[in-house]
Parts: sequence; C-alpha cells; structure tokens
Amino acid sequence: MKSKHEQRSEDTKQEILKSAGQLFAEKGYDAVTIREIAKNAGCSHTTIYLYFKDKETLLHQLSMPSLQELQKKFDQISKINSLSSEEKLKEISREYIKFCLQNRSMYDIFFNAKSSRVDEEPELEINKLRIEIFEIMKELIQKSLSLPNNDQLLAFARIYYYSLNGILSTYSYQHESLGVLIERLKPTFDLAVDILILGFKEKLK
Amino acid sequence: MKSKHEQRSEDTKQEILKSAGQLFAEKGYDAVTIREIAKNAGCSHTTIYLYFKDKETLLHQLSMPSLQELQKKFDQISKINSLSSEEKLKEISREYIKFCLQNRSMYDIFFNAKSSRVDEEPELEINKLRIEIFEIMKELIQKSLSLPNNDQLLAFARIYYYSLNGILSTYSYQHESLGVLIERLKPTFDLAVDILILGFKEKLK
Amino acid sequence: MKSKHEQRSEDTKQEILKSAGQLFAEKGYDAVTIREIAKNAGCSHTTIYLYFKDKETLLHQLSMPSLQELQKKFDQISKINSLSSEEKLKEISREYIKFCLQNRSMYDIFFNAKSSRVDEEPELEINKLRIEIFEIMKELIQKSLSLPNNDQLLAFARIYYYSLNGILSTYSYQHESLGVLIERLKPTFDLAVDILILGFKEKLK
Amino acid sequence: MKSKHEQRSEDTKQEILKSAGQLFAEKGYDAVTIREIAKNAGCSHTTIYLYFKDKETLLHQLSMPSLQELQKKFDQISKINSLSSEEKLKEISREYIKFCLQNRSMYDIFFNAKSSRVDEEPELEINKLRIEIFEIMKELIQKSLSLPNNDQLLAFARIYYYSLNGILSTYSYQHESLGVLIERLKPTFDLAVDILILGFKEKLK
DNA sequence: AATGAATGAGCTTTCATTCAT
DNA sequence: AATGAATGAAAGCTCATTCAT
Repeated sequence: MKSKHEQRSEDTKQEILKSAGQLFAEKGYDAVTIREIAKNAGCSHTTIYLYFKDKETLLHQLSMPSLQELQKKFDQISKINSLSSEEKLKEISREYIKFCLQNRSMYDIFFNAKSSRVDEEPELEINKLRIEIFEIMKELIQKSLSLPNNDQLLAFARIYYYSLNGILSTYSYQHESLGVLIERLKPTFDLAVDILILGFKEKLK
Repeated sequence: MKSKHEQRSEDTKQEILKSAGQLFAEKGYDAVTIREIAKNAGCSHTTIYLYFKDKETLLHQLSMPSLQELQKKFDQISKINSLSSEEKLKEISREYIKFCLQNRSMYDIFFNAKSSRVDEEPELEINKLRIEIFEIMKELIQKSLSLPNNDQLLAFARIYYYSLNGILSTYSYQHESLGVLIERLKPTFDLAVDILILGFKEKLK
Repeated sequence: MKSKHEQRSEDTKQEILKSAGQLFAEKGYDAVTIREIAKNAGCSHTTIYLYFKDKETLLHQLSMPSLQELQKKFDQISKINSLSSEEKLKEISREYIKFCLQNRSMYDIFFNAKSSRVDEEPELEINKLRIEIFEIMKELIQKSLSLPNNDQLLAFARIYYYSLNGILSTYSYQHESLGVLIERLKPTFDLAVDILILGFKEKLK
Repeated sequence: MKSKHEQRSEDTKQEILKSAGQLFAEKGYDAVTIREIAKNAGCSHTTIYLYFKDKETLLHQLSMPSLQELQKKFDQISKINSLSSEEKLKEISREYIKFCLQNRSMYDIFFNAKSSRVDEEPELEINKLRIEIFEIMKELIQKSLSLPNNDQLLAFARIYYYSLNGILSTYSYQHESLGVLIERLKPTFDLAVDILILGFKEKLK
C-alpha cells in the first residue's frame, strides 16, 4: 500500500502525463512548452523535472503506455473466436486508426524513423512495439487470404500497413477534435480497408 | 552571357538552395536554422537574406520548381493517345513515386499540411499544385473505372493518392541512392497500384 | 510580510526598472538594448522577460507610476481653497517642473509623441494622463484670466504648456543633481510663468 | 571649371544629400537605412561611402549648409533698416520656426545635447551656430525692449528661445507636410511671440 | 566612379533547464 | 516534494559597413 506522500507524488506525475498528452496531441511536440504542460497539470514547471529527465523523456514515457494498451487491444481482438480473420483485421485496423488519430501528434514519433533516437533504450522499446503491430496485421492478412508466409504476403502486408499510415499521416495535422475527425474519416478508412482486401483477393486469383 | 557577378550570385543562391534542401529534408523545416543552412552553403547567414526574403520564402522557392516540373510531366503523359487511361494512371503514378523518392528531401514539405499557411500568397501556389496533381490522378481513375464524378470517385481518389503517399513516406527516409531505392521498391509500388485498381473495380461490381 | 522570494523578486524588478529608467533617459528608448538594461541591473537579459512582457511594456510600467503621482499632486493643489486660480496655476507649474526635472530621465518618454503608439492599450493610458495634465492647466488659465472656453483659451494653454516644456527639455539633459538644478532654474521658471501670464493678460486688453 | 567626371560626382553627392535630407526629415535619423537613402538617390548604397565616411557624417554634412543658410537669413533680416527691432525679432522668429519645421528630424540633432558628439569637429561647428542664433535673438530682444545687457536680458532671451523650441519640439514629430504644418501652426507661433513680448514689456514696468 | 556580393555585430524574444530555498 | 528566480543557448532577422571587381 502506498503512503500518502507516495500517492500524492504519483498523482502529480499522472497529472503531468495527462496534461502533456493532451497538449502534444493538440499542438504537436515542438509547439508545446514545458511551462504550458505544468500550468495545465497544476504544478510548477520545475516539478516536471522531478519526474522526468527532460522533455523528450516525458514524451517517451507518455507514449509507451498507450502503445502497450493498443497492443493489448490487438491481442484481445485476435482472441475473439466469433470473428473471422477478415473481420478481425478490419476491427484491428479500426482500432489502430483510432489510436493514431487519438495520439496524432505522437504519430510522428511513433512512426517516423526521422525522430527516432535509435541508440537509446526507450526507442528500442517503441521499435519493438511497432514491429509487433505490423506482425499482427500481417498474420491476420495471411489468415484472411489463406496465404503461405511468403514474399507475397510480406508485400501485401506492407501495402496494407503503409496505406493505412498514408491516409493517417495526411490527416494527422488537421486540428479537429478526435470525435469529429473519426466520424468524418471513418467511411474513408472502412472503404480503404475493404478495397485493399478486395484487391488482394482479386490479385490472388 | 553571364557576368562574373551574376555567375557568382547564382552560384551562391544555388548553394543555399541545395543546403536548405538537404537540411530541411534531414531534419524538417522547423528544426533547421538559417545559420545552419548558411554554414552548409559556405556563406554567412545574412547572405541568405540577400536572396530570400525569409525562411519561409526560401522553403517555397525551394519546392516550386520541382513541383512544376512534375506537373509538366503529368501533362505530357496525359496527352499520350496510345495509352489507355489505366496505363496512364500507372505511368503517372510511377512518375510521381520516382519524383517523390528523388525529392525525398522535400517530401515532407510538399505534402504535409504542417508547412501550410493557407492565408499566404506563396503557399497558395504550392497548394494549387498539390491540388492539381490530385485532380489529374482523380480524373484518370475516373476514366479507368468509367465512373461519374461523384463522392465515390472522390473517396477512391483519396484512397489511391494517400496510399501512394503512405508507402512513400515510409521509405522517404531511407538513405539509399535513388537508383537502388527505385529498383528495390518498384515491385511494391507496381503491386500496390495494381491491387488498388483491382480493389476499386471489384468494389464497383 | 514579504517572503524572501517575494523580496528578492521585488528587488530584481526594481533594479530593472531603475536601470531601464537611467538608460532610456541617457540614450533614448530605441538606443537602449535589453541586454544593456540587464547588465546594468545585474541580471540576465532573460530575467527582464520574467517581469515584463516586452521592451515596450517595460517602458510603460516605468512611466505610469510617477505620472500618476504627479496627477494626484495636481488634484490636491486644485482643491486648496485658500489659493487663487493664478496661485494654483503657479504652484502646479512649479510642481510640474519639479517633477519633470526629477524624472529628467523619463522626460522624453513622457512627452515626446515619438514613443506613442496610439493604437495600443497601455499607450492610451499615458496619453490620457498627458491630456489630463494639460486640461488642468488649461482650466486654471481659464479661471485666472476669466476667459470663456474658446479657441483663444486653447491657444493660450498650448503656449503656456509647450513653453514650460521647451525650457524643461533644454535642461533635462544637464547632469546636475535635482536640488542644485531646481535652485538654479527656479528663477527662470518663475519668471517665465510670470511673463506668460502677464502677456496673456495684456493680450486680452 | 569642373570636368565632366567631377560634375557627375558632385551630382551624385548632392542627390545623396537631398535624399538623406528628405528621409531623415520624414522618418527620423535612426529609422532611415543607408540602402533607403541610396535607392532614393538613385545610386548603390556603397556609393554613399565614397562620399561620406559613415551615416553620422552624412547627417552632419547635411545639417551644416541649412544651418548656415539660416544664419545668412538672420543676418539679412537684421540689416533691413525699414524694420523695427521688434519686427525684426518677429520676422527672425518666423524664419527660425519655418527652418525647424523644415528640418524637423534634424531638429533633435541640432538642439539636443544628447545626440552631440562633443569631442568631434563638426559638432563644435554646430554648437557655434547654435550659440550665434541665440545671440542674434538676444540682441534683438535687447533692442526691442531697450534693455541693458544684463542678467535679466539673459533670462528673457532664454525664456523666449526655449519657449519657441518647446512649441517646436511638440510638433516636430507630427507627420504632416511642411506646408500644411506651417499653415496650421503659424497663428500659434505668432501669438506666442506676441504674448512673450507683451509679457516682457509688462514685466519691465 | 561605381557597384553587387558578402559579412559581423547586434537586436528582441523564447525556451528548456538549473539553482536556491 | 515542490517552487519561484534565474539563466545560457539559440532563434529569425536587420543594418551599417567592407571587399572585390
């Protein structure tokens, strides 16, 4: 059981993470200042440095949990027996898209090699997650199409994965609220998934 | 014939453009400083302001020419009567991909809304080009699929366009030479285009 | 009671104000740099931005308090019933002169249109004060001369006000101590006031 | 006789002086850039450095002739026998005011000790002129009032001189054209001169 | 005599970060 | 544990001035 001190400390940390998450999402990493995060979190900007080495560390610590949560959701969906592989793929794709729009401004950091610090510990962690996400999609595509695990599958998976990201990246800078954005884009994404799967199937004939 | 002065002036300007192009590419517009560009170009930072009104203008002058060239190529392909619409679309897509890989450096700037300030003159120019490129693709998709110009066409065109960009963006940070990269990715892109078109057709049934 | 923090903060702020006052006085607003003010105040230039939004705000915060004090003194004198209007005018003029010599440093900023940006909030504040000071003098001239509030009164008031300022501006750069300066100039100012009033009266005959 | 080269050279120099004069007058010394002057003068900014050591020297060379011209005018007026001393004083005052409004932005440099470089040659020259102008006014006041050359005269002269400058300084930042400004202010100045002289006379009684 | 090219010094301002309490 | 005070580094940009032709 946590002491009162520990509890309060933990609260502050969470408040900071929440605030940072919101702001990064709204305005993008660079455009957000430490002082802004602090203000929003109801603490002093120096307090942030008690919990996080620097701004970048804050970002990484912020992104890990949501990525892990995403992964968990993926696992759950995978395990629903009542769904066909194709339905699973669609559902997972929807989750993925939602997640990315939700974490819009972390999007870059997740998926652009550019902003990676490959030499550092947390980065590796992120890369691992990234790869796992891709693997899950690949697997579901494989099952949906009854394909062997060959080069063609890899190519299909890439096209699928990158297409999703392409559409996503195009919208990841829009300044709409999550709800509005999702509502607006849902048909496009659903259609895209549909068409890609249809295309794959047709190609295989 | 150019005077010595003119020649030197032109050289410097080109050096700046080259340097800016590289750096914007590597690190993104915001992360690059004027002084950095200057150092790389072998001149003083003030010299840059001799040739470009400000940082943003430099960015735009940097991107306009290649975009215009691309547009010209598109026009040419559109006019080749011996090609079917689908073949034109494929050809144009190939050109587009080649262009983007070639200008990998500037890719972000071209296609990320990030650097847009819609209220300003030069930006409009770029946006116009962007839109025209999209329109040409849309039109060819329309003809390929014998579609009316409706919402479905728009959705298809978006999916097509953004999928290409998705795959592109994934590879635009690789540090391979253009030739090698194109050779390596050509099959993937051709396959993607194929699958999308097949998917569209199937969806229409 | 003030905490140590508050005390130190207040000290620094005052140091900055003092330094800025001196420097603006010596060299004029534009010619003084933020770094110069900071150096003189014994702090970093960034510290200034802790206390003042920007250079212009510093200027205004610098000038407002003394102007307000002056205004208060004017009000007090106006209310002394035992004095005739002419005596009030003289007394107020003396106060005004004393004030200006005391704030020699800031004289320019107070009274030169140069530093005005009429479109901005804080500036309006200063302008308002300036106008009020002028109005009080005008009123007293009116009463002293039993004039109606017409164009002639306005002309007289202007001449009176600007003449005072003319003499002031001439001496506002001298580097004597306030006491010495006042002692030395008192006769001149008293004489000037006298002559102007005499002149007004004679003109009216 | 001047060679063609010499003539052209002289022309350029005059063009620069003219341009600088206009611009300094319009916007004030600091706000005018060398490049602006050059553009206006129809030459390159580097050319300016052929004729003038630096910006400040340009300013000083610019102010001397007009001051000298003013002095000449003063002398001429002094010598007109048909005018009474008082009329001469009034006429000279008018000339002085006109000159100052005309040279509005040099006004500071002429009359503010602030911007003097006391250690330098041209500055001394200006100071000499300044003093001479004051002396001429003093002398005419003396004659107008039939005063001996005593402390009272000095005090009167100061009040007179500084009052003029006070009114002038107040208007020297207005951005109206010379003609308009003179027309607008003439009555005020005439009235001021009138009142001061009346005041002097009354005081002497 | 004249100029285009180029530069260094310097400006205001912002920000992540550290120090002292 | 927490914070207000303070700072150094760096950004974009301007300007008077010099260099090379």
